[in-house]
Amino acid sequence: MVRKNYSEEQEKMARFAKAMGHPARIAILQFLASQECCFFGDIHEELPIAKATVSQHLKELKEAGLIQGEIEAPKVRYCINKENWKLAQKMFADFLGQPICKKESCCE
Amino acid sequence: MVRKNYSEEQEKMARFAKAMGHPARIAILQFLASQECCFFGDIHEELPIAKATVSQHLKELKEAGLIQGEIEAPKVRYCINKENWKLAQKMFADFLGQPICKKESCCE
DNA sequence: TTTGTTGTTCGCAAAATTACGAATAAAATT
DNA sequence: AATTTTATTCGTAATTTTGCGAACAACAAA
Repeated sequence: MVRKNYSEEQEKMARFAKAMGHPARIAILQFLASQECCFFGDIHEELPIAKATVSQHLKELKEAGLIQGEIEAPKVRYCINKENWKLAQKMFADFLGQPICKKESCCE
Repeated sequence: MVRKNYSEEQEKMARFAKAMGHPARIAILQFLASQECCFFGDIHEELPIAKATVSQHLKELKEAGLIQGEIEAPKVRYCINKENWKLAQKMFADFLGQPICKKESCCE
């Protein structure tokens, strides 16, 4: 068994994907992408979960780099992190768009 | 707090993303996408983890619909599930490609 | 300064994930 | 029939995730 580590690329893909791996976080991203202004409360209103849980999901998305938040006391404004969003867009497009084996002998 | 459920679309996105949310599974998908033939042993060789763990990851990818396996005794051939792969491609492209708020007042 | 609003953090519990070696299953080979 | 090859399943442990209410922090408003 070849003890090969995962590449940075693979780790990064997985990081993005994991952050998107919960319906609440997909909903948050979708909402943020569609909103001009995006306070915590607005996001909480959209979701069927407690605010503590919303806060947790936001933290994960922030740590994955997909969103950013800034305090606008006493509120907090959340937004898509556009730079990383674009990066994710490219990475997923490249990953899922790579040519798949077309041989008849394989997997029909 | 509006007790709104997540949409089928959101659940499906999250399901795909979650399946891709581990570097081992990213590596598996990458390997499968690049190979004509893809037996369990070949995949195991590529990864720094025990076969039981590989088997588990393959099971998750299969259950998420991203891959398929068929027995070719005593081996098992694994392949990308092309139909769902395409679906994922479209869903991620649509999701990450959706227009993001461009207002100056928002998130600069 | 007291009160109210807004979110985060804490503490906890339940469930899911990740990982491994051992045991097992299934079929080909000897 | 016994053995070998190949991969899954079992049993277990450690860690992470998900979720909640309560407590807390930070600042605005009265």
